[in-house]
Amino acid sequence: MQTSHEQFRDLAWKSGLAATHQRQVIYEAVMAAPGHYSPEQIYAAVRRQTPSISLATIYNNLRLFVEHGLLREVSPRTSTLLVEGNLEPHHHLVCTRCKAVQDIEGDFINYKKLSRQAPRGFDLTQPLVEVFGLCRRCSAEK
Amino acid sequence: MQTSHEQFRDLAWKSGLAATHQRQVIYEAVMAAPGHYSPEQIYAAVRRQTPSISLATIYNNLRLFVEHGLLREVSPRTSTLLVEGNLEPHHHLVCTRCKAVQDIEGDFINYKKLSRQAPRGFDLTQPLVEVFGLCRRCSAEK
DNA sequence: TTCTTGGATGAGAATCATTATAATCCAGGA
DNA sequence: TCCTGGATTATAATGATTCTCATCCAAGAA
Repeated sequence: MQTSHEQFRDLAWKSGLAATHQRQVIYEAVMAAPGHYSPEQIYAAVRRQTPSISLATIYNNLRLFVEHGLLREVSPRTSTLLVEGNLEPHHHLVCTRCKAVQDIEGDFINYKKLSRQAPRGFDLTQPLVEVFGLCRRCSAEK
Repeated sequence: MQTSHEQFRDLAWKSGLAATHQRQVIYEAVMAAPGHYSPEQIYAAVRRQTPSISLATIYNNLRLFVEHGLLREVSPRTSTLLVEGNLEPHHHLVCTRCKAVQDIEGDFINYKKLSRQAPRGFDLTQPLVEVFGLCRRCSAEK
């Protein structure tokens, strides 16, 4: 059985990333337990083992890990607030790379299955969804 | 037929909001054409008619309009980046009010219908979705 | 093993979006 | 028309994230 150090070195090598000590501990902090973590949370956890680490290093490497598919961004966020006047129920297609948002029509959600899976008390009246993918330009550039 | 001014005064009255000149022009700027608009874009458009308006007023009123259902927020955004190590395809349930994110299992997407609706060139390999609603706590507080 | 070098890191400044503050201002009821 | 509480303005403050640049180190070469 591989140690977690070896696992990371392996992944880093496959992604063409240098296996630095900082990257190791950041990666292990995220993988230690399932969950959604913010840069500040990871910073706090990692500093216990590596007090000299910089917050900028956390940000740099999280971005790198997400780009290389070692981690997933929980909720691809546009840089600014966006509002729309179209109140008709409709969905959005979001490019995970450039964050562009376009409307998408159509009924592709099985509401019965969805509400069966939702936790008790979660209000799904008018469930709107965002579908993630790569827009034409970004998928061409890749 | 109602003028757009009358339409807004009507909506404002129904929502219990004072119908100020600023609110009028902000609302009309968003409704002028279908699309997704940022506060800065709206600010730029509105300043042409009302040069003295403040950016803070744009932000205040967009938030107010969204809260009262006159406008919709395109993409409810968490305040900070969140990453996860779980790379298995799974979806997220997001509270539009407090922005809390939880995992949701299950296969409630009709991928065939979805890809039929997506524009040409949009890469939907591994389509992940976020479903919006109100978490138990927020739907109780409402 | 040591050497070399380009990429990685650390500290803090800078930037960007958004919110808070406090002094006017005005919509709408009396 | 007059009052009053909420709305607006200008600007400062905040919080998240990125940038800058001097220093450091991982990893291939010798």
